[in-house]
Amino acid sequence: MPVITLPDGSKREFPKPVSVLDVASDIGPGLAKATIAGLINGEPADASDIIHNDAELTIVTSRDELGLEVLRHSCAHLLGHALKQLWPDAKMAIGPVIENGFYYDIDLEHRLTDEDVEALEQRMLELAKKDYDVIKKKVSWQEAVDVFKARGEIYKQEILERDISRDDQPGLYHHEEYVDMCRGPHVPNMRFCHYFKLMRVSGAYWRGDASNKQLQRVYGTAWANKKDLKAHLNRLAEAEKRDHRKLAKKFNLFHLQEEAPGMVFWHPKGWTVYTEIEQYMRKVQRDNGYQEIKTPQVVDKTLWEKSGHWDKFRDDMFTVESESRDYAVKPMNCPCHIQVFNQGLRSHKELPLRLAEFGSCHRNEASGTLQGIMRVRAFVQDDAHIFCSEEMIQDEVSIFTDLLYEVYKDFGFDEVLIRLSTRPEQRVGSDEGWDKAEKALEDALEAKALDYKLLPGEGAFYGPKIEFSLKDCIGRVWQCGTIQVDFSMPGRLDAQFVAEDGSRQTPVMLHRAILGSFERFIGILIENYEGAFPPWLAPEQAVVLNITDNQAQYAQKVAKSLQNKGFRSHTDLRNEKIGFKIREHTIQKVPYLLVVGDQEMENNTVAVRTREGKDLGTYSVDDFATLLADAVAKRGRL
RNA sequence: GCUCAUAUAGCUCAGAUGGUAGAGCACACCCUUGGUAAGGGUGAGGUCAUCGGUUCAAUUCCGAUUAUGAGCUCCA
Repeated sequence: MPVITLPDGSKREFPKPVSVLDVASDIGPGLAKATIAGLINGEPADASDIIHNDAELTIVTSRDELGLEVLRHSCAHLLGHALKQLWPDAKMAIGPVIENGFYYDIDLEHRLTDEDVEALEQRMLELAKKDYDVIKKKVSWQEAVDVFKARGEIYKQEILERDISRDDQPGLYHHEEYVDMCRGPHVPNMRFCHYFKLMRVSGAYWRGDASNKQLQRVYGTAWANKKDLKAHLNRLAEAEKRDHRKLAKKFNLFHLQEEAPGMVFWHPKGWTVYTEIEQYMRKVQRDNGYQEIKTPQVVDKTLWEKSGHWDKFRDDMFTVESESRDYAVKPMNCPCHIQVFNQGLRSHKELPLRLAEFGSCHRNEASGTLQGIMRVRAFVQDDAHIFCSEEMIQDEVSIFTDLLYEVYKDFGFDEVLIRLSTRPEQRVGSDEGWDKAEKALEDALEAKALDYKLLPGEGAFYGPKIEFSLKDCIGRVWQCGTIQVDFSMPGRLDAQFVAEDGSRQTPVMLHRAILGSFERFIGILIENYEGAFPPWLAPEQAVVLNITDNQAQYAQKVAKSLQNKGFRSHTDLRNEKIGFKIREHTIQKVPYLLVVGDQEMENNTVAVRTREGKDLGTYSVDDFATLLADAVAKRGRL
C-alpha cells in the first residue's frame, strides 16, 4: 500500500505496488505521455520501475535536466541499435552522455566515412520514428555476461568483468533486437528520441588510455524538441562565425605557416592589439607592486635538471647545442626568476617580492594539439612569481584575486568561474605545508564570498592551485588565470631569505598569471568580440573618408591631428563612392567612420558614423577627439 | 604522438571516368568626382602543398612527407 509523496507535498495512496508511469497516469494522461523517468527518494529510476514502499517521487520529463540526460543516453543506445543493423560485426564499447549530447565508442574494422555517418543517422531516425518501447530487464551478472558473450560484445564483457560486482543486477535495455547494458534510467519509448544529429566521427582510446586500442567515436547532439536542436545548431554556427582563425584572415591580424608550426606571425593590426594589451598589463603590474624583469630565452640544461623539468618534460622542450654544451629554450620562466631572486642576500623585509615578466616560452607540444593561436608552441605569458612566507599566502591570493577581477572587467568579462585544486596523490612537501597552503587558498576565497568548485586531488605535484575561467558573450568558458602555491622549486634552486631571527629560510613561491598567454587571450578576445574590438584595442580607431578628391588634404589633416593626440587613425582617399568606403570599413569593424565632404571641410568638422551604422552627427575635430578619448578610457567596460 | 578528413589564384570556393584549370571578391590600369553598406570597363595572377610511384600522359590514381581541421592523449 505505497503512499507516494509528490514534490508539491501532495500524497497519493495506491492499493498495490506501482510503477513511476502508473503514478504519472494517475495524475493525468498528459503527464503520463511526457514521462521519461522518475526520481524515487531522490534516486533516478526508470518509468517502469516499481515502487513497493512509501516514497517521495518526482516525475521526470524532457523539461528536466535529468530528462534531457536520459533521452541523450537513450540516443546513444539508438545509435547502437542502428549501427549494429548496418555493421553487425561492430563491437560496442561505451556510450555516455556529454554536454549537449552523447557519443558512442565503437570497435569496427570498417572506417566510418561521412556518408556512413549520414546513413547511420538516417537509420537511427527511421528506428526512432517507429516509436518502439524500450524494454528494461534486470538480470543476474552471469546472465548479462552470457548475453554479451553470445553477441560477441567483448567490451561489454570486459566492463562486466572489471567494473561490475558479481552480486549486482545489471540492467539490460532491449531496443527491439538490440541489447545494451546500462545503469539507466532510459526512456520508456523512442518517441522521446527524435531530435538528434550526428556531429562527427573521430578516434578515441579504449578507456582513455593511449596504449590501448583506438576506437571510432561517433558524436551526436540530442534535444527534447526540434526548437532546442535548431537553437543548438545555431549556436555552433555562431561559434564558427567567430572562429579566430577565420577572423584573423578577414581582419589581417596574424598568420601561421608551415615553416613555423604553432608560432605566430603577427601582422601590424594584430600586433597593435597585442602591444596595447601588453602596455596595459605593464601598467597594471607596476601599479600593483610588481617589478618587471626579463630573463634569457636559452638556458643551460643543468638548470632544467635542477628544477626537475628535464626529467619530466625533456621531450617537450626545444634544445640547442653549442660548443659542446646543451641548452634548452625556456619552456617556463620560474627557474629564471629564482635566479634573479638569488642574486644577493634577501631579507624577510623584502617579502613579498613580486617579479613579473612577459616571458616568452617555447614548448614543443605534440603536433596534434596545436590549434590556431589558442594552443601554440611559442607564447608569452603575463607571468609573475611572488616570493613570500607561508603566512603571506592568503593575503597575496586575496590581493591577486581582486586584481584579476579588475583586469577581466577591463576586458569586458564580468563572469568568472573559480576552481580550487588540492593535493594529488603524488606530491612533494609536508602534509602540514599542504594543509596550510590549501587552507590559505580556501580562506582567501571564502573571505571574499566567492563561489568556487573544489577539485580534490587535481593540484600540481608541487602545490595547490586556483584556476580562474571567464565566460564569453556566447557562454563559452575559457580558463585563463591561475595562482599556484609552490613548495618545491625555491628549495630545489636554493632560494633563501634571512628571517627576523637571523636564520636562513626558504620562501614559498606563488606562480600566477591573469591572462595566461597573450596568444590565447587574444584568440579569446577575437572570438568574444567577433573581431569588433572595443576602441581601446581596435587596431584602427577612426578612419577618415573623403567624398571627392577635393577634401583629400583636409582628410589627411584630420587624421594627422588625431594621430598627434595619440589615436590610431588613417585615411581612405581611394577613388570610390562614399557608400563603398563606408561598407568596407564597417565590415572591417573600425569603431568610428569620419566622413568629410565640402561642408565639413568648410566648417572644420567631421560627420561621425559608428560601425553599428549609427549617425552621431557632426563634430569639430577636437570634440570628436574627446568622444574617442572617453570611449578609449572605458576600455571593455560598458 | 594517435585516428579520420582536408590541401586548386591573395581570399572564398568550383572542376575534370587521367589529356597542364575556372567563378566571385581582392589586386593593377582606364573611365567616373559620386553625401552614408558594393558605379562601369579592361587586364594581370596558378609547377593544382612537397617528394616519389604507376602511365604515352598525373593537378586528377597510388604511396610517403609536411601543414591544417575535428577528436583522443598531453598541457610544467
